[in-house]
Amino acid sequence: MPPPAVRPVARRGVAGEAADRIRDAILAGELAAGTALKEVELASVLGVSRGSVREGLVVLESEGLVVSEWHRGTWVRELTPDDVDELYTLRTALDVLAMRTAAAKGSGFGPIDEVVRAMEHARTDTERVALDMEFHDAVYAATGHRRLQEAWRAIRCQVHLFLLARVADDPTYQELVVPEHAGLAAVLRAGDPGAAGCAAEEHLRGSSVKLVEKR
Amino acid sequence: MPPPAVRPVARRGVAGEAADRIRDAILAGELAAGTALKEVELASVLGVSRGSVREGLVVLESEGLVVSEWHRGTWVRELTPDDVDELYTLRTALDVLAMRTAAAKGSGFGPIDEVVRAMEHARTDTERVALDMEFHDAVYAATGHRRLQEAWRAIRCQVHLFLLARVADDPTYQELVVPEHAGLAAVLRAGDPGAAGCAAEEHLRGSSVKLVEKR
DNA sequence: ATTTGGAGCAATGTCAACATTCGGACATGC
DNA sequence: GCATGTCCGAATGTTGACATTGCTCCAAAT
Repeated sequence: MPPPAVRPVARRGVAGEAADRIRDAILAGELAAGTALKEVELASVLGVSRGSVREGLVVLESEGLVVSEWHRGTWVRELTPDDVDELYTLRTALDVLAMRTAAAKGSGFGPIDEVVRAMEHARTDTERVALDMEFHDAVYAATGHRRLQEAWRAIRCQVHLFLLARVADDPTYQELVVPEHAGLAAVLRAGDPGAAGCAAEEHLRGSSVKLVEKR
Repeated sequence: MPPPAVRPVARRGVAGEAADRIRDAILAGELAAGTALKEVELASVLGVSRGSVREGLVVLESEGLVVSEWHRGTWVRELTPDDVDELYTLRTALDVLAMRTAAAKGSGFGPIDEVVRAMEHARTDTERVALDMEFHDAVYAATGHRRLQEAWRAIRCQVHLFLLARVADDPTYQELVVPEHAGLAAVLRAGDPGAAGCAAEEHLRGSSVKLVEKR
């Protein structure tokens, strides 16, 4: 059966909103890696109390976008080469499971195709990277596997950040985004879990070779 | 080089302590699934403020031990059969990566063997399950892969809870814990990542067949 | 010269009071 | 009888003030 026509409203508090604003600022490059995030300052800028900022920072920490130490503070995370290795190995394991599960399920591919179509019309690398992320979001959503989506959420923003930094003005990426992801979507529709898993591995091995090792 | 002789002290606040107490109570069965966790009540019992309890509950939610809805409250999570499926599929993906990575690394196996030795002397199922968890903790620790450990942390307590419920007084488990884990430790030392990954899959397939499907 | 101890400041950790939201009970209208 | 509207108690969401901790600078001792 199709999902219900009206979805439950998103009931969120000030803390979630604060997390969104800070996350956007980081992904937009306005808060560079290593920047200290002082609670009083953020509270003042965002116009909310320090308690809400604290709560929002906890969320961002769970997404790996910031790191914090007891009684010392919170900073925008800096990604070392080791971090990138960790991200790609873990992400591969998750993506393989996601592609296999989605292919086995065999439905809910509509949003995935929509993202691919939007990709074809993207003009900037920033847009392309954002849609790249949304493509994989859609794959994870198609699995219906909540804990898998949660595990992806925990590294998603870090992957996003890394892609933004590495992909900047790389013509190879611009050429390959659409065909690569269109290929993944096609394998999904074919409905062969094994093939879908292999496609995920190759997709990531490709990005790894072309992006990581060129640094 | 070996890890430094003196480790940095664990500097934690009241919130972390509160999370520990509540987690222990849930894993000890004192707080049944579905129980409402009222902030004022917990704050009173624990002797801390509501703010700290709130912060602790966020941690427990990130571990999947409790669920909370906006302006409604927080409850001890109830695990449905679908939840168990999710836990086992995701855990398999993580364990395979962990065993492969640890085998490839080829060091840091000391703590793993220690857990196996402790397992041989365990008297109750509760102890055995706790050591089962610690065994896998040790494997994840041996990988040195922080994000993989973090992903495991996010489902660890749920797996613990499930095992406690299903394993209770099951003679099969009691017989198999030690040989199964000793086998995993041996494969690790062999140093073949591929074999280690397969061993992880079989280890979990075994538990799945023997524990999940008997319900 | 190096190190040790303390004072001051800045930032985070904790708390208790106020504001908001929710769910249910009851009354009202059709 | 069913749906809608309103009130109330209870719980969570939010806030600002107070307590605690860590860093830095500087002086004094070895």
